[in-house]
Amino acid sequence: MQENGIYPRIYRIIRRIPPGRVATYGQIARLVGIAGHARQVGYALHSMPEGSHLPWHRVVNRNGQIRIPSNPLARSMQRTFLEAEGVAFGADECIDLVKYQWKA
DNA sequence: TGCTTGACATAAT
DNA sequence: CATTATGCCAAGC
Repeated sequence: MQENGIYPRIYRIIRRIPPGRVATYGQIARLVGIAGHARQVGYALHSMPEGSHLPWHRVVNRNGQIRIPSNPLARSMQRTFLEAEGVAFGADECIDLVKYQWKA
């Protein structure tokens, strides 16, 4: 079932992310089959449908940091969700990818 | 229809 | 080790 749109594909991969684990945009892009389009992954979440139960809060940048320029509210929410799942944050709000990065 | 921007990544300095 | 510069592709205007 190959969706012509890339967004649905990205959403599907993000749904595969287990709780208590985080994935980087680049990693997701690679799993989707669009290695190098890490930006589109973030773009997809920017255009994310509100009715979707998408664990977008498990998606962080390569630095294990939250990056949301247009949604400061979601930024706080993401940290809350991850902490609720057992993910520890550093002083700079950076997650220990060595321990929490999702391994497909 | 074409240019600009963008929830990133990687290499170079 | 931190910051800067460039590359990638799709969506928005």
